[in-house]
Amino acid sequence: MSQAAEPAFAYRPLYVQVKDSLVRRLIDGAWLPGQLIPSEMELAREIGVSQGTIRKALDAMTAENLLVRRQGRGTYVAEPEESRILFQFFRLVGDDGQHSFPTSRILARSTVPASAVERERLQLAPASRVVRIERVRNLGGRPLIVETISLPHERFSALEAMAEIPNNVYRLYSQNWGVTIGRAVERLKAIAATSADAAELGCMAGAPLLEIGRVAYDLEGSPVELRVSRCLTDRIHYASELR
Amino acid sequence: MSQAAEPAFAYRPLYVQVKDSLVRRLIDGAWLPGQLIPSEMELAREIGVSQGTIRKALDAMTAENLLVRRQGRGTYVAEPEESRILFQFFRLVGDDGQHSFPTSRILARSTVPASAVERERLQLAPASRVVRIERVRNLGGRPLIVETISLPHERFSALEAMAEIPNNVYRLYSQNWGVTIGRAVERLKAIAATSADAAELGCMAGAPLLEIGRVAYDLEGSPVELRVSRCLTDRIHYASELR
DNA sequence: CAGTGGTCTAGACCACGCC
DNA sequence: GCGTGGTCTAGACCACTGG
Repeated sequence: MSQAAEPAFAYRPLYVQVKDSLVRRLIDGAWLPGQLIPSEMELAREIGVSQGTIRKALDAMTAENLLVRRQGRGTYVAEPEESRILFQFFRLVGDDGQHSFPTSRILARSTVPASAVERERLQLAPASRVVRIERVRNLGGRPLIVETISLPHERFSALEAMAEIPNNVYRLYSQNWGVTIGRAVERLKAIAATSADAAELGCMAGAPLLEIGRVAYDLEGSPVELRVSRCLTDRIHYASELR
Repeated sequence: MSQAAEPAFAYRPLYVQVKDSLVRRLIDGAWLPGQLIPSEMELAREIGVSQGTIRKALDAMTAENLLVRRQGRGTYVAEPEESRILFQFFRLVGDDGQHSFPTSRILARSTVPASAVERERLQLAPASRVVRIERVRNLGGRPLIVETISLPHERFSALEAMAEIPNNVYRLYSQNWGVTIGRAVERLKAIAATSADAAELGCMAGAPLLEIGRVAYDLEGSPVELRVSRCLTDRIHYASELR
């Protein structure tokens, strides 16, 4: 690992360089989800830096939920597992504090030219196509969410031939295409239910719904998925913590 | 600083003990917002631990936005300053990406018995009273938010006699009562505008509004303020990042 | 018991801000 | 040039896990 003097504008701490090289192993699939990675001492020897520098890189990756460290056992690559996704990417919580994973029923699946919004938020070229999945999600036995997921057709064309779309799509992305979602950005608005929304959710047309527009990014920072969820928030809410 | 062996259930790393003792200085007002605190070496000598341990404590506090570190200059106590609050506690952003601080117009101020919701979320005793402030907030020149702030009367009774309520109330809490907001939790729902909301915001009654219920906590973890904001989200949205 | 990550220390050097 | 925080190293010991 180069430690030579470099121009100030290109200066990156050694531990950041180490971290990037380790993230690269995740991107390239050299380290797979659930796998035990080498110990700090082994990595230090292999890369040629001190154990402390390796530690700082691993700590940073752990803070980004890419790794899981277990004292006495070792460091593991994080998995897109149900309970972790629930905690990390699903912010809808019952007003009574109940926090549970929704079930899904697929309404439709289609491959269509990307809309202007899809092109903009997924950074797609003008003539691109997307795979769209529409589903209704139940929480506590009641349909509370109607959701449209848009994926670049180019990257996910195999979706068209797939018999069944599982509930946990992030695990699907990971298992079928080696795509790990590292980060997502959400935009929340209050909107009025359309009559289609109302029919699925069993509410009045025009009822206020919470609309969550999410763009999910892979480890390289490229947008992977656009998801628009419309939620009935009579008995649930979106929880956000500010620090 | 005790380093003696203690029962496993009470084990706290040294740097956490150091951090807690430094946070105590903030709570007690020994270190005031904006102040330059002693250097790492000085603190290390004073407390009797190594510089590395001090660093880990200071880094943790910096990560919680309690301190600001500036290379070459020193470490400062964070201030409830406009631009920082904007970034940390205000998540409403224009759909065009514009991010600006709202102005406020006070509608009413009253001291009343706490409602059930106020008692629950502010952890108040049954017969407690609260000071309520109602205001309308403008963003980009248009009234977009109606807001009710509830504060425990016991702690903030001086508010009743105050001639003017400033726009940045967190700075007010800091300057007048030495209360620093360290953390806040928000619950978002979509609701229908009441006719009172509609009159203030210039929308139709029944229009969908984003309701943000926030509880803000001080450095000791006690709830300080309950704030309910109802927002028109035609041209703005609430931004949330998931990592 | 051996091996892992977690904490703590001590000292060196680097990048930055200010005089 | 000096003092600050930021990085890097090396080594010691502690706490946890599993055989």
